[in-house]
Amino acid sequence: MSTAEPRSIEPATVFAALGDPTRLALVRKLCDGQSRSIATLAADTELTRQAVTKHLAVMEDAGLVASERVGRESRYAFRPDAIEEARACLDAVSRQWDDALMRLKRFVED
Amino acid sequence: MSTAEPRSIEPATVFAALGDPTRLALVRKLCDGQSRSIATLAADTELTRQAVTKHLAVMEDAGLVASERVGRESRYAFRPDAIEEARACLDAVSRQWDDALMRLKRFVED
DNA sequence: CGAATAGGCAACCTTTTTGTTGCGTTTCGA
DNA sequence: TCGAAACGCAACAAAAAGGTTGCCTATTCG
Repeated sequence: MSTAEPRSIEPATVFAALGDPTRLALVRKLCDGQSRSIATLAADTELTRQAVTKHLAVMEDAGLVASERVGRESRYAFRPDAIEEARACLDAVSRQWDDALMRLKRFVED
Repeated sequence: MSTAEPRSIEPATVFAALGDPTRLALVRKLCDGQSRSIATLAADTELTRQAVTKHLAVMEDAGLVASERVGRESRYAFRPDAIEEARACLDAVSRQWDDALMRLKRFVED
């Protein structure tokens, strides 16, 4: 178990979860598909295990990762849905921007 | 003018700037290509002008927008580079994830 | 000119975030 | 069986974020 499940993936929540160097590093590590224990993840940082635990909780709330208790350790695994949600959001922004440029270009060429 | 210029666009900084509902809404509005004054942008929110000013400063630091003083007003315009940087970052994560799935599939089919 | 509009600056305040330490519980393994 | 490893929980503490208010300056326009 853990904190709360990501009811509906809010883009802003996902971005906020990604907006911290430590957490972004964790995502980059975990997206190789291998699940890891908290102690293992904490070993790569300067922080304490508890600090990493909190970061992982934030990430899980955002839907970026999922945790599973196996034996005496909690293993965290990457979850692609939240990232896809964020990508879709950025794509929409880029698309709107490109459309604006297109209209401008057409207007100028007229 | 404003605060600092975004010399190197750090992905985590961009994500952090996008990780607030108010700021994400501002990005979604401004990416239509039209620059707007602070008062205009603040009119669409529940917040005071000063609060919006602070949000815009965070966004400018992250490279999401650029400001220009024209007459008595400060006009803010969308800047696509930061978004592209963020997109590239998410693409890298997705790619790594897809590669992992690919390897797993090949391993299982073997 | 003089009022109204748009902002900048700074002081404050409250809430979150980020991180630590201490301690108790469960699990693994020699 | 017992010590070490891995966690969870809770209590703090410091710092950052998010917002407000007050006041002063610059511009615009009747």
